Amino acid sequence: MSERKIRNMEEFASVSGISRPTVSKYFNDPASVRASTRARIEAAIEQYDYRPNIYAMNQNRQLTKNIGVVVPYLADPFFGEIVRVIERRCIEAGFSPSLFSSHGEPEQERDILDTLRSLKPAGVLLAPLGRLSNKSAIEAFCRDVPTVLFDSNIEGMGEAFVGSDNYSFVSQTVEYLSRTGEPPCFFEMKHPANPNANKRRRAYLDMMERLQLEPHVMQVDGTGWAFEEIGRNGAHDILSRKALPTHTVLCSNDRLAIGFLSACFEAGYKVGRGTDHDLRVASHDDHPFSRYTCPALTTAAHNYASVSGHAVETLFRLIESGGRFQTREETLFAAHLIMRDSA
Amino acid sequence: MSERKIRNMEEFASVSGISRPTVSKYFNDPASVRASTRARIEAAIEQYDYRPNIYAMNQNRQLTKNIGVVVPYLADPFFGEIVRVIERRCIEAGFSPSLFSSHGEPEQERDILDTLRSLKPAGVLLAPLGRLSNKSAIEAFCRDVPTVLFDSNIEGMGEAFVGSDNYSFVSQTVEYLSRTGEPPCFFEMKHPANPNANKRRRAYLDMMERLQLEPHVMQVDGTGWAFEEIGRNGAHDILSRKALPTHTVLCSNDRLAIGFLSACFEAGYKVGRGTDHDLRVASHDDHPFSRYTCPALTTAAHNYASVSGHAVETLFRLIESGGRFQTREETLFAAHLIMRDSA
DNA sequence: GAATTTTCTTTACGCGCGTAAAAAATAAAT
DNA sequence: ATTTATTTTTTACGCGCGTAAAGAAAATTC
Repeated sequence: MSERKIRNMEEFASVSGISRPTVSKYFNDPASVRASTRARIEAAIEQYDYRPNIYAMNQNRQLTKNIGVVVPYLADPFFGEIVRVIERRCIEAGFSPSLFSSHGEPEQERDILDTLRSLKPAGVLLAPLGRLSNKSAIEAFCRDVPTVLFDSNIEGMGEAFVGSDNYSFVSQTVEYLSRTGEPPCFFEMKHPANPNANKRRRAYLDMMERLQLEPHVMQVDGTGWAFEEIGRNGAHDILSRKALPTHTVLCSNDRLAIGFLSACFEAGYKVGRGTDHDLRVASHDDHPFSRYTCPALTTAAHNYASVSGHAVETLFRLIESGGRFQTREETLFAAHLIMRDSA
Repeated sequence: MSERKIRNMEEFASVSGISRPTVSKYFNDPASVRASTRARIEAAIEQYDYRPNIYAMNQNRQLTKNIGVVVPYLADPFFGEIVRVIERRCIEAGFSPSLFSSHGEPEQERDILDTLRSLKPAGVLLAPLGRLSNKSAIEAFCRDVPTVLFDSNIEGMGEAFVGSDNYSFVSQTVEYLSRTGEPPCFFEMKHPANPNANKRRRAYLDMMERLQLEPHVMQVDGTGWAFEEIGRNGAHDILSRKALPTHTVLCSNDRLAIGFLSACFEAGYKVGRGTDHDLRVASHDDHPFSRYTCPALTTAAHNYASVSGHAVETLFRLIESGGRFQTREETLFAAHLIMRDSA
């Protein structure tokens, strides 16, 4: 396949028999050259395995083909899955995605935005930490770089937000639980990092009121992103104090529920919906691990594919529109109930 | 903090009162300029918020300050955790880590190596897919780029390997299980993607022979990285056929065990070490979720901190040594047993 | 086959920074 | 205060590619 080593575009142009400006044009958009020219260039690429120097390509260019993808916590498989879909679609569209995780730390998130700025990306898909995010840093960043928020909304920031409709999650789980048995109490962190948590609590209260049922919100201590641990500790505390107001528990998210179920098991509570069970537990997110809990978790699922797909498409439109939308777009996808054994 | 916008290093040099070559020297190594000069530059950075153009910095440089980090599957929180530690240490050492996930696909892995090559990284930390990896592509890559393998070893590739000692995992779990009850059978995938799996099976057979016990290896079908699903399906199959040769099961890794435990629960088998339990299950890895299984999983833990720490340090030494070691280094860290409730 | 449109070639400049060499300035040592 | 060692400045070139402009070549239209 190779003959001699090509050092730069000049050399490549000469061996491929095409002028350098045309070759340059090709690499910026293969469709911008005539089909016969494209074929000759691609044959030469195949033969000499040449790739333009990405640093030289980008240094004299205002807008690169890079796309930044930022998630709050990569050790959460939920984001692992989303990232996979996003990465693939970016590559298919001819962009180079760069992946970053804030690892739950606001300073990290800030540093990432700084790094991202110097990468001069064409656009950024940002899932912010939420409550702990440095709002002004994000706001300043969004002014400079075309940004689409996803997963967690921060009012007014970025040109668009794509996520799931928290009300849709909670209304379905509350409706289902109330219809099939005792209405649920709501289990959550006292100071949730993620703004979705607040929306879910409000949706719970709203739904209970609408159904003319008495709401019970249980808030457990704990900060950070070790939700399972927080859920487990909180559940142990509540169970040992026999402080559970109902025998049906709706957790704010699956990771809390995973901890909750673990505590139930350890404390000897049988979870499930038969008469021989002590309590029912349901949750939201359809976390990749939620079907392996014991019992398998009944939960409301994100429309993963739609959220990640639409986030990417929105960013592409944004880039094509020159980085600005007339009005900020907000797209929320509905959840769907996944019936398993826990409730 | 800001006054006027600095466009390039020339301007920055003039406003900071230092010549451009000295400023350039500073950015390549702050310690290489006199303390008083450094202070003046840093004051100016603070004041004008200037950052050199990374593309211009790197285009005319053989060796950048980039470090590539490649993991096989990012939706596995195990790698999420490792990545976090690695990223932080790279940044502390003044490098810019770029994160990539093969998402379980060999073509992805290959593409990542291509991308990485054009990033001209100072070094790469690569956790290969394993059996499915394109060996020749990795070999060619390692010839061009200083590379340290971690997690999965591929014989002879890269300048070093840092990982865990699979024998240490298995010897401890087998010893413990045999000492405290019925000796274990071994539960694994028939065609594991990861080479560690083969080492663990051999270690199991070896240990059983050494203890003069009869080994039983159960291999379940399934390909890909959905280990929990594979473990669950395999367990359901074995349990329904009552084909379990012993009442003590040692899973090759925690993700299989998570699926196994899920199946046990669903099939009504009580897992644990009391007399009122049906079987014991143990495993290897100390996956972040393994303490939230029901019951919590007894497992042999990686020395996460040592593996990721030593991998990074080895890469730094490799970079300082000019990208080559006289002989390929292999460092294996011992596991330690984590006693929980499942065995 | 001539006129028109599209595509390519030639020429040339600039991007922001690395880096080399020689001269100048500063600090440290005697 | 002088010598010596270290650091900085000045000057200058090059990296690999983007890109603009004008003319040449090729494809398309009539």
